[in-house]
Formats: sequence, C-alpha cells, structure tokens
Amino acid sequence: MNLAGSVELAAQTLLGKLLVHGDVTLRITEVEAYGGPEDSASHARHGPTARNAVMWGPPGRAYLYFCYGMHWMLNVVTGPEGVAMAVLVRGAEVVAGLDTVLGRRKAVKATPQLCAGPGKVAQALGLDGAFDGHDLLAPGGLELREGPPPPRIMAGPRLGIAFATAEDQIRPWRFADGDSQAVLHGKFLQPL
DNA sequence: CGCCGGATTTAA
DNA sequence: TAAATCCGGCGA
Repeated sequence: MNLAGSVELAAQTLLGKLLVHGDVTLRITEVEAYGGPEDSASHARHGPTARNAVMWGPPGRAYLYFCYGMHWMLNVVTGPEGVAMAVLVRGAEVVAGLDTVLGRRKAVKATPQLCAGPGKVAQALGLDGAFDGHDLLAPGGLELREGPPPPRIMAGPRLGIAFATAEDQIRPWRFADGDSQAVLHGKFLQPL
C-alpha cells in the first residue's frame, strides 16, 4: 500500500485496510491526516521530541500516544523518512474477535459505534505505549493488512484541534467510509 | 520545576 | 455537561 505520498492521500488509502492483533481484526472506517511541513494541529509542530520521534521514522510504523490522561491513540506513520506525517485511526468495524473486543471495551453487545472513536480503537486492539514504533508491515504482533477500499469516501475538518490555526482547523483532512456506521459525527462530512 | 491543556470517553 | 486523570511541552 502507498504510504509514501502526501499524508492526506495516505489517509484515504488506509480506509478499508485491516488492523490485526491476535484474534482481533478491525477494518478502518475513519481516519485523520496530520503532519507535513506546516500543520499547526500536528504533534510534530514543535519539532522532534521523545514522544513524537516515531513520526519522523519510516512509514508503516505505529505511533502511540497517551491523551487526556486515560486514552491511547493509534496512528500510522506515513510519508518519507525524515518527514513527520501520521494518520490517526479514528474508527473501525470489528471483522473478527468480537468476544475479545467486547471484553476489552467492557461492552455487553456489539453496536455500530463499538469502535467508533480513536480511544476505542486502541482499546479494542489492546494497545498501549509498548506498541509505539512497532512495524505494522512486518508479520507478528500488530499488523496492517490489505482490505477492500470503501466505495465512497467522505471528507471534513478534523476534530479536537481548537489549539490549531483557523486555517488548519478548516483543512478537510478527516476521511471516512461513507457507507459505514462506525463513524462519529458523520453529518459534518461531505463526499470527497 | 510547575503549570496548562489536550488528535477523548462516558455517564448523569 | 462535566468529570476522570496524567504526561508532554513550554515558560520561568
């Protein structure tokens, strides 16, 4: 899969791809692109630090970070090595391992929103900081695999980035599978 | 070294 | 609508 181009195209490419960890397989339904030379919403905006160092590494690695004191967020690093780009996985559908996911999510039954939300995705896959820097393209552990691309892609502004410049807040770098229910706030999206 | 605030979720 | 909850980044 092509993760080396622009981060917004890489984000669209990741829609429909599969995340596999143990007996759990998720299909990506919602993503957001971050990074590039000038993106005031990106964790890379202040340069490399111990936390975001993986963003400058080769594409196909996982970037895990802890947020709001309680949630882990899964990103897929994209772009050429030396350029900080990453795609936040915001939503997914359970393809396999539902019982494991229900246990981790502390849910009784499956709903379309079971893994709709970045914190939910990482929790469903059983991820934490130990997976930061993990190679998603190599076999073993957490893997990113090919999957059917969505027939329709929706796009809109990214969420939760009030600290960014107005220009970057408007930038339509959030993408979703137009036919999936595992997408939050679908009303703010329009066909790509 | 201390403060500010965050790429969120959940329940009331 | 607010609380939970903690660490990274920045300024002093």
